[in-house]
Amino acid sequence: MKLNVREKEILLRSYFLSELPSATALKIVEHVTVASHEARDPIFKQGEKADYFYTVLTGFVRVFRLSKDGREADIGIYGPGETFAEGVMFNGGTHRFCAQTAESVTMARYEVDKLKQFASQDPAIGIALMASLSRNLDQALECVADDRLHTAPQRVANFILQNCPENASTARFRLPFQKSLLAGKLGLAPEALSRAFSALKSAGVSVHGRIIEIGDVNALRNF
Amino acid sequence: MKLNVREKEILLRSYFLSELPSATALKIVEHVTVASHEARDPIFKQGEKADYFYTVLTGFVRVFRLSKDGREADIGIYGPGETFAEGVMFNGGTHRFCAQTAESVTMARYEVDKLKQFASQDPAIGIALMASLSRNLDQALECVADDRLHTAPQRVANFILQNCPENASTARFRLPFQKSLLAGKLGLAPEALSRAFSALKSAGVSVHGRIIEIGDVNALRNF
DNA sequence: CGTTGGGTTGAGCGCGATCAAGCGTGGTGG
DNA sequence: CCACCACGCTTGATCGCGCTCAACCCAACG
Repeated sequence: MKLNVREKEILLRSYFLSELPSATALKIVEHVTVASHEARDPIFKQGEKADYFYTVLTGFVRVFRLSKDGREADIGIYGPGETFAEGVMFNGGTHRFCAQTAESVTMARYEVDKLKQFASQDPAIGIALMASLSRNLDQALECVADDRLHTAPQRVANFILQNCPENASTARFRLPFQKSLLAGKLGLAPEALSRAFSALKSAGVSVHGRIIEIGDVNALRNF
Repeated sequence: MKLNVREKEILLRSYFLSELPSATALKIVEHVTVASHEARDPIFKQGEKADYFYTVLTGFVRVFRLSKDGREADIGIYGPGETFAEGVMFNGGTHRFCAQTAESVTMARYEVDKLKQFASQDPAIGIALMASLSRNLDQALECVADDRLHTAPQRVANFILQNCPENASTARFRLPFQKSLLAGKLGLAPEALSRAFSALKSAGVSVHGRIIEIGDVNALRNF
C-alpha cells in the first residue's frame, strides 16, 4: 500500500507533482497509496463510483469507452509519470470510461476527496492539477484533429515524429508497448496499423519488432 | 470594452463563474473586457501568442485545427456561457488551434496573466477553472469515443438526444446554429449530415429548416 | 514438436468524402 | 411586383480509406 523509495522518486517527477514545491509534493505523497495490477486487469469501469484518480509509475494503462454492443474505443494511453482520470474530481464522481492495464502496472492512487481538500487550502495544488488537466485536454483535442484530418499512414507518421529528437535527420527508437495498443491509441484496427507501416517503408521507415528506424526524418514530415 | 448589465448577468451565470461565491465572481468580472465580432471573424489563429481566454456571451464560436493543406477540422463549438481556450494558461502561451465566430458574437475576455495571479491567491478560482477544464476535457474525450464507435446517423441521433428532455417520449427543438456548423462539430461533411437526417426519418425524426421533431425518443435511443 | 499469441497479408465491402448538379428561400433591384 | 441572384442545403454518382473476416507467418514456450 505504501510507496517504496523508487516509486516515490518516479512520482515526484511526474507531470503533476513536479509542478509543485517539493514540500507540498511530499505532503501529498504521504496520502498516496500504491496499486499494482497484472496485465489486462481492469482498473475501473464506466458508470462506477470514482473515489480515486491515478498516476502511472511503471507500465501502461489503456482508457477506453465500451459501447452497448461490446466494441471498445481507446481514448488514451498513459505511461510512467502521466496522470489520468483527474476529471472525475469535477464530473459528479462517476467514471465515464473504462480503464485497464496493458501489462503489469504500478500506479499511485490519489483520493479524490482528500485532494479536493488539499486544493481548497493551497492554490498551488489546484494550479498543478490544472496543468495536468490542461495537458490531457490538449492531447484529446489534438487526437480529434488528427483523426479528422489525417489518414492512417499520416497518423502513424505523426506518432513516429513525436518520438524523434526534434532536429535529427535520422532516428531509431523502441515502441514502449505492443503494436495493437498503438493501433488502438491511433483509432485503428491492428491490420490498418500494419498496413500503415508498410506504406511508410517508401518514406524510409523500417520496422523490426518493436524497433522503428527512420532513414530521413524530414522526408517523413512531408507525408 | 466594459460589460453592460445584461452581459454581466450572462457572464455570472456561465459555467466558470457560477462555481464561485458571488463576491469572488464580481471581483473577476471587474477585470474582464468585452469583445464583439461580426460573423466569420477570426478570433485567434494557431501559433499566435495567447494572452486571453474567453467565455461566450451571445452567438457561437467555432474552434478548429487548420492543416498544412488548408483543410479544417472542428474540435469544438462553444455557445453562451461556455468557456474556451482556458488551456492556454498552461501550455506555454501559444494557441494550438484557430477560433472564429460562426455568427455575430460577443465574448468576455480574461487576461491569462491576471487570472493566473488570481488563481494563485484564491484556491476557489483554481477550482472553478478546473471544473471548466474538466468539462471541456470530458467533452473532448466523449467526442473521440463517439467518432470512433458510431456512424454518422448514430452520432446525429446522439446529438439530438442530448437536446431532448431526459424523460420525454416525444420532443421538438430548434437548432441554435447552422446545419453546416453541426456537421463540422460531428466531424462530418455537410452532405453526410443531410444524409444522416434522412436516414433518421425511419426512426421518427423529421427536420424542417432548423426545427427538429422526434416522434419517439426511445426508438431513437436504440439506433 | 504442437500450441499459443502477436503480427502480417489478402479479399471484400460499407461508410463517408468529394465533386457536381439541383432545389428553395430570402433579399435586392429594376 | 416580379426577375434575378446568392446562399444554405439536398441529392446523386463516384471513389478511396479503413473495417471485417479469414488465412497465414513466426517466435516463444512447454
